[in-house]
Amino acid sequence: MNFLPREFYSRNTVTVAKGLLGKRLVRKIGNQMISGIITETEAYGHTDDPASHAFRRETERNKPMFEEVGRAYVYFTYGMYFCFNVVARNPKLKAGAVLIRSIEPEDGINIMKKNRGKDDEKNLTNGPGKLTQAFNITKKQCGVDLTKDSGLYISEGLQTRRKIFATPRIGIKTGLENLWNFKIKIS
DNA sequence: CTTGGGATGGTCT
DNA sequence: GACCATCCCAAGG
Repeated sequence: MNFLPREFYSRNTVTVAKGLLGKRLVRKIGNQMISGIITETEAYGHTDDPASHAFRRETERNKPMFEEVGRAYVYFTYGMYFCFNVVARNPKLKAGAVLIRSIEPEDGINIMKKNRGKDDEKNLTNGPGKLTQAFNITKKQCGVDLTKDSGLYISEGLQTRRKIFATPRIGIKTGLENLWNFKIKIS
């Protein structure tokens, strides 16, 4: 298993966003298992980050960003999709989370296709709304503890280190000066 | 390959 | 009533 421990998430959100690249996201439903390697993440802060849900104040939706690190923050967006985040922040701060934007599929590819209702392997998990579909992650998983087997967890992944590419985050209009989108290439 | 518009509904003002 | 941390498909080069 090799779950990433709570302390992993108790660091600067940007550090955790980079650290999650190459780690493994695992989903277990009954006797079915889905997994993949995280290849793209984004960091979202608090009052320092106008692009963050937590920028203005704590609300019903963004509440998980203020709660225990190492848990899931799942929100519904664009009327159709869910986005999966991992709560992470330096203990001195009040809110923060890492959006998982892209994954390289490993196990359960056929289940992912079924969950997505599409066969195209190149488009199973290469976007935040796609990977939640493929992994069957919904609002029900919001608040789930990712440091143990709660049906959804994160474990160690790649052993070799990759070059990290940093760019502005996708789909936002403010905070573009922060290069908080991180990617690795995997082959 | 790139561009543009539609789907769709919760959240916040 | 506007705004989305999106995706898909069709049309145009």
